Amino acid sequence: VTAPKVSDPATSKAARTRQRIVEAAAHELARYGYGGTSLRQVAAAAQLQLGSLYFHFASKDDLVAETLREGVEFALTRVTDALAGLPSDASQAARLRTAITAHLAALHASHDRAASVVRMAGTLPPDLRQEQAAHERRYGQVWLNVLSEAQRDGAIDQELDVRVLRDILLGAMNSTLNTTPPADPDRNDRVVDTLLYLLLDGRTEGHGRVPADG
Amino acid sequence: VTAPKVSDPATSKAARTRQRIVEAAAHELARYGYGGTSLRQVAAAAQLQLGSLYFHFASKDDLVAETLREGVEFALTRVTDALAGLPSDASQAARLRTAITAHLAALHASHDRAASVVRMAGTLPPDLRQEQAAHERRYGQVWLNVLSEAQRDGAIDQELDVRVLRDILLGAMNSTLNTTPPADPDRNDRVVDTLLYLLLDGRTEGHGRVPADG
Amino acid sequence: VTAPKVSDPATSKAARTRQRIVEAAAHELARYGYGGTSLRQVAAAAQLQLGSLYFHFASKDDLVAETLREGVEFALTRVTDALAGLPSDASQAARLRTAITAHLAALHASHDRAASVVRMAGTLPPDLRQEQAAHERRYGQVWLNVLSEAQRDGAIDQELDVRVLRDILLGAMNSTLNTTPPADPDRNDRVVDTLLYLLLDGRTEGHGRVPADG
Amino acid sequence: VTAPKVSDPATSKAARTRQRIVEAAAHELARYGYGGTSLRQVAAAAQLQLGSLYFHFASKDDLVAETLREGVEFALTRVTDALAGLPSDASQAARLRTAITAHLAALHASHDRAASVVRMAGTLPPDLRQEQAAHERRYGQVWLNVLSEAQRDGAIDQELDVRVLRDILLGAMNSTLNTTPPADPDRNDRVVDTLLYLLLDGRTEGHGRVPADG
DNA sequence: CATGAATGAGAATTCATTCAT
DNA sequence: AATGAATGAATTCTCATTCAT
Repeated sequence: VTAPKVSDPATSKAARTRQRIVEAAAHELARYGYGGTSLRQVAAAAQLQLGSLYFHFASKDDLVAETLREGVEFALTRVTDALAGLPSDASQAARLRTAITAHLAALHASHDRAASVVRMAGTLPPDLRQEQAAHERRYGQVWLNVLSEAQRDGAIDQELDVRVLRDILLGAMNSTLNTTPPADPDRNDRVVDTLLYLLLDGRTEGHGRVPADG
Repeated sequence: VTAPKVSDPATSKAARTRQRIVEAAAHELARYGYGGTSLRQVAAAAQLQLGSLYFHFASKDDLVAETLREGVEFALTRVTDALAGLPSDASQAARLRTAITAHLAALHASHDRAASVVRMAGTLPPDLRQEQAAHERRYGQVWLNVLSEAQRDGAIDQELDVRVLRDILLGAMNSTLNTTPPADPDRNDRVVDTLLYLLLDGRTEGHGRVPADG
Repeated sequence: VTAPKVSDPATSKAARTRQRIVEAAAHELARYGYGGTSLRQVAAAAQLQLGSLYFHFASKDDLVAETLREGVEFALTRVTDALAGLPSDASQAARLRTAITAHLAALHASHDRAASVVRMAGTLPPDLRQEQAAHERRYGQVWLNVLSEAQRDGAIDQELDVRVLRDILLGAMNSTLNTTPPADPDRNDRVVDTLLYLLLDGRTEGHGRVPADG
Repeated sequence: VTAPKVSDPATSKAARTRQRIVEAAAHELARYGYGGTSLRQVAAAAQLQLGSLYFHFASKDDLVAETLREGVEFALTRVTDALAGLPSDASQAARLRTAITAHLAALHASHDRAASVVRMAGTLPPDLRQEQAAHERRYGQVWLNVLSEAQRDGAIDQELDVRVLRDILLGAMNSTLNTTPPADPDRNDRVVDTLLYLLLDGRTEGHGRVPADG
């Protein structure tokens, strides 16, 4: 018996290979940056010959752009899905904790999807930097909404510039990629606690921690 | 035979050229990362021929290592000097504000010395990453001292993990390299205010702001 | 099971596709030479996927060889047919004019069949160069006959080396591919007139021009 | 004793290497066309490593452009020098013979300088084709002058379009690259005789042949 | 008949590095 | 101190070719 002929495009052979390539690219880009990542390494990590990459992506920049796109998409989906999963009467503290936790989880996911975005961001050539900036505006808007809502409801002090706060918060979270040792997964929990404590002025007991199950 | 020139080794021609090279390297490394920076670009920016670099540095990694070292040294000096310049009875809030301001100023200085450290950090090859980690430990220790002292004196909440706080703070500050538009120098002031507000729970009026002169 | 289609092998689907490929190859080869023509371009011009070429031709050189063959065949047919269409009592001047006109027409035909032969000739690899030489000998023989006959009948001066004359004439005609601007179709007529004038020493009024119809 | 330090730029090491590269390029380009010539072959023929070419030429197109330029320059110099070497009272027939002989000699010179121009012309990419066209206009102008003068003096029939004649003549001469076997150097002499016979209507005894010596 | 997916060799170009001068 | 000239390995990308489907 042979494999079924009719396959939906998302699971076609090409789509699966393409996905393997993007994952490999995310891995390399997160570690070595744009200039330090060679397509030969990417191809090897995707178990392909170098030339075969070009069947799936027209150029290095095309591949990097797609990796960026998927990385942002991944984090965006994780955060918005997590927020959507909250009960409608969840406190602002709970919403903040949820978003922060989701962002950190996306960043530290083993496949480097989101991490590559943060790590390579500084090393992109001009063309890609523009694309990257567009993605970040979109992602930043989501966080601006979260923080603005929290401020409106009084969870975050009225005096704070919410835009500056957003940038500081993202910067702080993203820096955990460099400071969290791989061997210490609990560290991210402490980061979450600390960030919430700072944001909420230590006012809330438990800082919006949500019961683990139900 | 020409008369031997007795000159301060720090201002000899070689030393000056060497300095020009490091500055050029910092500039390129901050923009393109380790892998994206070519020695030809560096040489051109230092107004030298490519081959001449090797009179001053044995290899690319040697040059990058020196650039890292000077970058950290620069920021370290700025922060410790700023703190040392405070009156001995300065408040912890004032000390925090001073350190944060000095760090941001070093980071955004026009010659990229410190910026290059942050920007290229993610793209270093293993050998250099170890060196870089050692520098960062040293720099991190200074900040740990500042924060611990502030916590001991009650300026920072006792509940907070001061190590985590240090990493978050540095991450937040360093991220301003990506978020502060070159055209908006005031932005950094707002960042300082926001960070202090968070750290001090908004408790202190003026957050330790020091009179501009005297 | 579908009913077997009985069809003229010359007009079968495969034959038509094959023809499209050769035409596309002639077009590309005439413009970019052997080394500069990629099979991907050829496939695209023939509205096929790259891999599909190999159903019709075993290799690039096979395709090029066939293109050469058809190109020479095309010009040969045009010239001999044109000569065969002349009345049996046509003058040698008329015969020369007819042959030259037919050669130029074949060369400047829009489908590049014959042009590709001339244009790519210089860029062929050794194997194909030999094949090409064989074709040219055959084509050159036809022209040698035409010129020899004209010389025998006194239209061309006895002193001339007819072999050298043939090569010169073909070289002059073929060079019109480079010198005739696409926007000036009349130019070829002037070339015909000039060549005849030279060949016939300007002796014949009208140089054998044949009335347009009958 | 070491080599003298002061050397005029035309004979510097770089200039000599550069010249070797251009000669190697002319050789390869004449045989394989633009697309068929690889820089590795060129480098090998110039006794250099591939990468070393880039010290002397910024790109393949730069090298090809220089090769074209030198090729045209070479032929131009040969023809104009030969004409300038004639006595001022030389006949138009002698002038024509001299120019034709010089052109053919340049074309068949062993170093392929001029031959490469003719051979690769058809295979150039658009950018270089424009440069090439400019060179050809310059070279064509010289020939137009020669032929116009001959026509003014009555050596060439008044009825002929001298522009068309020029193109035909150059085409005929250039085609000898393909038709003259390397083993038959006398063939070019017969080509000269034939061309002159055609141009001068066979009117002139000896066709302007110049006594071999004095 | 034709396509989709891959290969491996080779293209042009850039890189860090060397070394005689 | 600095340059000019070269090297060899690595880069991105294209090529002709293969073959299962």
